[in-house]
Amino acid sequence: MRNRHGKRCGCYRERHNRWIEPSILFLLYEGTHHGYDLMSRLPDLGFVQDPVDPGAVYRMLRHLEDGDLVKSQWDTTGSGPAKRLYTITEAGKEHLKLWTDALRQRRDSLDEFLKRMQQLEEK
Amino acid sequence: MRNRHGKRCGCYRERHNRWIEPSILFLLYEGTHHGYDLMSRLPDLGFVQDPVDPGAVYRMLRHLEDGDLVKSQWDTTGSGPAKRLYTITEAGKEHLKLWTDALRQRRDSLDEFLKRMQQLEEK
DNA sequence: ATTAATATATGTTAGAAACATATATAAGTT
DNA sequence: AACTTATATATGTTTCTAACATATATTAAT
Repeated sequence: MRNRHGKRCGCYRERHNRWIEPSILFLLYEGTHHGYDLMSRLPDLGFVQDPVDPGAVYRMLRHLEDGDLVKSQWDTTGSGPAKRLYTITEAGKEHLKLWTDALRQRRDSLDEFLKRMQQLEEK
Repeated sequence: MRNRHGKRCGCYRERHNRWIEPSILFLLYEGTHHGYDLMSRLPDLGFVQDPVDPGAVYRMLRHLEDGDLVKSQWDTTGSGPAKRLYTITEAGKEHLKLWTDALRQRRDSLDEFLKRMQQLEEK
């Protein structure tokens, strides 16, 4: 949707706030993955628009590694080009826990908002 | 939290995506308000950090008016400086409905994520 | 007279998402 | 052998949103 000045509104285009960070941490909590692999798994997590922007994934992985929340090592075995295998660290697991708490709050306030909206509609 | 390069992470600092738009539309759906009044009611909606940034509120009101989702008129009656009274339009109501659907989806995917997280923790 | 509360508004910076493109290896196809 | 597609990682640029800062005017309270 655009307003009358032609400016994009974006309004009801659904988008989670910083979804990619908890999503990647979650997938790495489940097991070791490399970036390209994460890209294919992210849409399955419900959080994301398809197709996934590779730039977002690789940059987030770098960011997480800078913060010692994940670590990586090159994997030259197997077929295809070399992959960088990522593993979550202890700090990363704690961080995911913080994220989870935040997302729980987020869900609760959404719930509250939706309830109030429904009450209003019923009048 | 900052990473080792001193860059702000922001990571688990909870924040809703574009919360202010549906929140304001919701409050105006309930009844007519002016900006300063909305500012005081927003924290109550759970969506927001306190205190509210006036800039965000007044700019969003302008934006909504540009898109004909709300309309305003000056109110010089009553005490204090003149207020601009905002009313939601029919288009605004429809728009709020779209937002509500989006927020419902948002809540559902959060629910799904939290469930999967819990399952993983129980192992 | 001075300060605080009410009310609206704009400027500027920083952060995040979206969009675009670059590069390299390997596997499959004709 | 040449060409195309899939795998894999990476960076550059633009747009959008949030955060932070400041300006201005009116009225109420001390």
